Amino acid sequence: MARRAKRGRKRPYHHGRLRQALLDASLEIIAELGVSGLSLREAARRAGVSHTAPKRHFATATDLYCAVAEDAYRRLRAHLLARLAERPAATALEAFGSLGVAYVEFAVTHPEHFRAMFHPGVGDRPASHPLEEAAGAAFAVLVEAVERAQAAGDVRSGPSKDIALGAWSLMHGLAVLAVDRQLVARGFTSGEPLALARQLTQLLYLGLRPGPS
Amino acid sequence: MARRAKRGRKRPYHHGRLRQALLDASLEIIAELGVSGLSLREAARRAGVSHTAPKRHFATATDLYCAVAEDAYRRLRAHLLARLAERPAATALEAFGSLGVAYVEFAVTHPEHFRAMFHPGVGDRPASHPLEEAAGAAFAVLVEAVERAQAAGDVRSGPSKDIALGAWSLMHGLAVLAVDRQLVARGFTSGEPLALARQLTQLLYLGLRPGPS
DNA sequence: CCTACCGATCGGTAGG
DNA sequence: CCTACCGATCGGTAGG
Repeated sequence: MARRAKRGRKRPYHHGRLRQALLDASLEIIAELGVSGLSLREAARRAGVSHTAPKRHFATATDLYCAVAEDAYRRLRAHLLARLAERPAATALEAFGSLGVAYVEFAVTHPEHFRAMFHPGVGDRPASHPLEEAAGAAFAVLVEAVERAQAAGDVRSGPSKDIALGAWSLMHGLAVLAVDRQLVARGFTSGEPLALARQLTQLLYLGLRPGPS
Repeated sequence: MARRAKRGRKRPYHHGRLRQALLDASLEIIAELGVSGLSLREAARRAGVSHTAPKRHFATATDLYCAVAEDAYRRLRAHLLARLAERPAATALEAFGSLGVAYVEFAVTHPEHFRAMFHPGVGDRPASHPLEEAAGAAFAVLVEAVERAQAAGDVRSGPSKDIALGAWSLMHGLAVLAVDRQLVARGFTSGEPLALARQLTQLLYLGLRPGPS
């Protein structure tokens, strides 16, 4: 305010643009240093603003990475829906299976988003928190796919949420192990998580199919 | 050295005892603050020594939590073997399934150990690292159980490591989701991870059983 | 949204 | 294994 003459200079992050710039910077940080390297100051630094500037958008560092995680859940949901829409002619069972592969695909192609979503402490917000709502919306995509597969007679009956949890656990486990490099450490040098995901889809098909057992 | 008169006072962590005291302190820290709260100084503080004392045992904070993780892998392996030995009369298939439940059981009863093992960056050591050897030994327990189940005709043939990975992914996914409170966040308030683990064992049994498909 | 400040914590070194 | 130090980083506040 003191020197209004400076008013004409370029201000890269006017208005609401800083928020997005901070989210972008956060992903960059997570990719380079991991979630533990994320701080308000570092994000501000990369966004080219002073370290107090983020305060108006994110009161604490936790708020920042919750926002990153929330955005990640929205992207995950969009990715899953896009994969479903890609092959609309597929059977309900194939659609269900493709969701699992798409989940792993998202994790390995966007490890920063994936790490943000499942960093310890992030999944501990009240249910009303936007982050939890975004997470719930993503999970709902899976539950609905299970119900369609059940309606088509491809998957055994029973609580759709419980069955969805089985599929989620399987693909989440694989995704986590892949992103944390546990797969290569255990000698899965073929290391193609997507191929493994497709393989595990068969386990789901057999394990969840209807009929006597 | 200056005041030898002090030599008679109690020195709680002589010789090799400091190392164990630091490991104990680390678990305490992880339980309270998470892995991100782990530092050489905080561990030293809780062990009652100066902040330079840990240096002789652990050069860096990474070395410290790698040691915690290595110890955790040994405990996990011992836990799995103990559960196997508990019911030696069980079929090879039941033994295999009980491993999955035991894995989740370990995770939820020792979340600090579990978090240490799978903290991002921990699973990134060279194969020669003791941590990786301990991790490999734990995974081997599962692979061997798969092979026994295959030999008994309870599980379909094929690379035992790939099949073990399926079981691992499934139970690891459930364990991670439980420990990170994702289960309760998704409305699994029944929230009994062990019951869910037993349920998912059925998915494994069906998905991995031999025969035409 | 910025420039000073502050107190706290961390890893690291010197020297004993 | 300890007591001083150090430089760096972080979150936070004052004041504009």
